[in-house]
Amino acid sequence: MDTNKSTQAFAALSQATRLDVFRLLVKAGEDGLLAGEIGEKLQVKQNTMSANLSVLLNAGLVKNQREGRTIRYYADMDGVTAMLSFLLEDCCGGQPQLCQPFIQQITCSTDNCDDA
Amino acid sequence: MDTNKSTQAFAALSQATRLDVFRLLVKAGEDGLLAGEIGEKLQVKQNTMSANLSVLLNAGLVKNQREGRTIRYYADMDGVTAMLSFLLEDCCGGQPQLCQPFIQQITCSTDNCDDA
DNA sequence: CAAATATATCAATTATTCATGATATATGGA
DNA sequence: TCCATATATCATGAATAATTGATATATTTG
Repeated sequence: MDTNKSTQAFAALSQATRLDVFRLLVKAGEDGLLAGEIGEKLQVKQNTMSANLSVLLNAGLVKNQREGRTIRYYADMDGVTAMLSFLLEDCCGGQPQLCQPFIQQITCSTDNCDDA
Repeated sequence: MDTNKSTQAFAALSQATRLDVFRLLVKAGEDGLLAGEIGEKLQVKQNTMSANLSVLLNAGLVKNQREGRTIRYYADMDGVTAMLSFLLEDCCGGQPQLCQPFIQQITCSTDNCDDA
């Protein structure tokens, strides 16, 4: 991961529709969502959604897989990891306790997760 | 945190200079850096840097504090936490094991951090 | 192969963002 | 108060990105 790739990922999340898409895919988890389903849920025109999905794809934040006539999209957690590792590089280095509360909160934002 | 505030934060990190600034401030930790120091390190013109720092400030990703004639900037980890909590909301909900490797890697990107 | 469905690409317009020269504001010191 | 230093704001031109109608491609079905 370098600066260019990282800014590309942040740029992909810097637009409301794309952020909404990504969050939907995070919630969808392994099941993912069909391109059409996403467009329908978010009420976005077909070609606009296609362009936005393409931006997320190029940024490495989502993956996709063709299923017959449809295409299923998934959040790509490896991409997110790479982006955030770069962003927070050496955060722990100097003063680990500074990052601790941050890590605690981020690791699980819902209550139904016991093992994180 | 809502979609607007969150996209604003991602947009702030979607430009090379600002991403560099934020990463510097993450590394600087509690010591922070003076506005002038940042501009010098990154070889960016004074007014350009000022505008960029302002974007990061408005996005809630950095804090600052006047020290006489100079102004010291710090990474605001609470802002990052809010942004990422929103992004990854309900990630753990469905399939915790999906997020586990992600969390592991992100919690510490250097080796000299034993307690995270 | 023709029609239907799902998604992607193209072209053009509009809107946003960036960097910068010039200038303004704030603070400290003589 | 006057000057120097540090940072912020303003105005503008150049580059980028977003949306959309029209159209193209890919897949399935008849």
